[in-house]
Amino acid sequence: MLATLVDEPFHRPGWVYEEKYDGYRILAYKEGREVTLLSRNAKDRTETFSEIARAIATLPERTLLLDGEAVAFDRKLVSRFQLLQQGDRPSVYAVFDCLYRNGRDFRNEPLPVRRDELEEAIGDTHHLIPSRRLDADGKKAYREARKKGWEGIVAKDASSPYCEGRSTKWLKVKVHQEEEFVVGGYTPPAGSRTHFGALLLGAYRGSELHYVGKVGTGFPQKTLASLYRKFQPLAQKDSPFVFPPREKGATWLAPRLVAQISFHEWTDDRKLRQPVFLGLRDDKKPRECVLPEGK
DNA sequence: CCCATGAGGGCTCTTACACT
DNA sequence: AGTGTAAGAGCCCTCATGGG
Repeated sequence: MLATLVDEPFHRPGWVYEEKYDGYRILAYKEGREVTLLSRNAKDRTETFSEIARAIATLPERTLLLDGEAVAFDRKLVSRFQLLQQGDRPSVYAVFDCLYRNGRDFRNEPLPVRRDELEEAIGDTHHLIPSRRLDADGKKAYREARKKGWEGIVAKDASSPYCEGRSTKWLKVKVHQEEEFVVGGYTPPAGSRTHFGALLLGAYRGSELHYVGKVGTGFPQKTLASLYRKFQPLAQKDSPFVFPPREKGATWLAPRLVAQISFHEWTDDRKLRQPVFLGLRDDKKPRECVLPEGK
């Protein structure tokens, strides 16, 4: 059962909200002592997540079919895909559904029944946790996810059975998006800030570079310095943007550098909301940074 | 080592003010 | 009257720092 992506957080009576984890979607089958972990495209991941497989093998259930996400947490208990790939942290199975247990099929039961089954089944071990339930108000749940830095939330119609494939009974809302943008200039630093204040970002529509907002956070001290060095040979007199923003003291740059930016959403007037600088990318050409459809 | 705090920065909304 | 500009408050995010 796969969730459908929606843009906006919402609240609906009769729905519940859970943390959305950044990891591998995994179905776990248990028959006696035999455990098999399968990915979404049905690849066998039992070896990849052997700690999880062993934890499930020790459960007393004769048969079990669980659905969840294999994850690795950072020190702040935020699940991160990169940590899972590095493999130097313990993997944890965040379980959010139970389809079979001891020979009984629960797929047509509503979510609360399946939830009870899974909580009884997985008990209390390091490698198996029930997925985190959030505030009963969907919008508060979303705010919590955003504050904690989680990937997003999954909203579920509690009355729905477990349906194979993409469903609108499960909806996911992501906390942030990531995109690459062209650096077209920078603003002067204020106070104790060194080198520059914010980067002026743009994206192409056809041959026109359109301004999409500024990013002024996400720079450690040495990144400020190294970016500033890269900027100097690109400085030019005229704005590269078709509609330059009014910025006092801005330095314009030839549109050669591409920055990877995390942001929450597009604003109504086509700017980035809460943009954060993640790094420069040299594997993407400025011309490949195009405005999304409708923006 | 973890956590709270302050500084710098972004966008939004509101308010005050200037200009046409 | 209507439009546009500027400044400040509010909320959120990141990084650096200092104390426990």
